[in-house]
Amino acid sequence: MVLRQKLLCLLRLHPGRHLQSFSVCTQGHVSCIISRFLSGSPTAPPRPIRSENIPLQESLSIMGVDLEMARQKQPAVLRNVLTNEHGLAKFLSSKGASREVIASIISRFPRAITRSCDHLEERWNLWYNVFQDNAEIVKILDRSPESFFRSNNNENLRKNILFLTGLGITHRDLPKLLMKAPRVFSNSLNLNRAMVDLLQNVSMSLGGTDHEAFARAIIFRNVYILIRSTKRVSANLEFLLTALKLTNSEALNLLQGKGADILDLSHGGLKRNFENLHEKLMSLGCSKLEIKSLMLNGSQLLFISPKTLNEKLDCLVQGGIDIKRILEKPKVLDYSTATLKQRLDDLNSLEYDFETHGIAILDKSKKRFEEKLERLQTLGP
DNA sequence: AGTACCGGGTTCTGCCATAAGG
DNA sequence: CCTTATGGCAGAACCCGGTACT
Repeated sequence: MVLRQKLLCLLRLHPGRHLQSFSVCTQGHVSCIISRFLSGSPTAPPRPIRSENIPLQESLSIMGVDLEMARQKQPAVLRNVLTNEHGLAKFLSSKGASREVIASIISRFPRAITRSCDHLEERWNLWYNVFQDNAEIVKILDRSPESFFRSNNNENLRKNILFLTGLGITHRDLPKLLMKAPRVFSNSLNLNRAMVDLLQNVSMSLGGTDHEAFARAIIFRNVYILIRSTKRVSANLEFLLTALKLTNSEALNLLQGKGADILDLSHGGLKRNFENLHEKLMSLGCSKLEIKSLMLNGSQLLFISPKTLNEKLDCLVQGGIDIKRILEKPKVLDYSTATLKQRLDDLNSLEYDFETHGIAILDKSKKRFEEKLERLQTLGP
């Protein structure tokens, strides 16, 4: 392989250096040397070759990159002739990323090695302006390399940040948004704008007064909204409005409040959960009105899968709880079936009267529940 | 002292399809 | 044709405790 020969030739020109030393050398010399060599060489191929770049592979291998994984994810990157893996490694290392983290980042998102040092510097600074904390950024990159590296459009990133702050998302809230949903940074400005437009239009059609504040409230309560498709969000909105027959003000309140994250559910999932909940409650003798009020107050219920939800309801009903008590205190459905079952057993053994006292006792932290249980045991029911 | 109300924390990436660009 | 950039999707609860009120 021609490239291999070139590399070996280079190594001969630098007799003090051998491959082993590169694994600890994060100076980017190898690719810089190769790049310089290739660009200055009259024999450099005019266009990228089709086969994999062997020296690149060796160099990645030495850095601890999982080549098999990289090949599977982005095979084209391994055919690249001009790459910046050492520049990248040096850069990330200077920001506090360990060798393992760097290798893992490249393994999972190989295209990272095609970003230039200038690009990296600029992009990092844009992120840094938001977080003011290199370690935090490293953590996000380790969690989701793709979020940082998928786009090389720094201008778009700059515009996104301006757009979000212009929306009234404060400098205090922006880090939270981007820490949790870093992909928002890499969305095109138009995509983010489209979602905000959608939300503002919803506010408008529901007769809201401050459309910008409405959009902001939803984004703040549901930081993932901007990485959803407008298709999904509008389908869910439409479904909720018609399925629950919400009035305008009910809808505005629900969406800006507890219901903001319902919009996240996959459309099929929302329908499935809703329909199951509806059917189950009807079979337990609830009226449509009761069901609606339940969903407005305890909208988290729509996140629970049919299987889990039915188990919980069955568990409560079999434990002697009247469905009306559950409607009064839907928050008990937040707790796992196992916890509910345990608590019901504990309370039933003390002959606790749920009809008189309600079921609020089930909705307590472990510590508070145990304290309460102890009191009941000493005082008697 | 005990309870009700309420909001917060956790973490949501990694893969695929397609458009865009060269 | 190739690679890269971008959009979009699936998956699916549980628990804690501050604070105001009684």
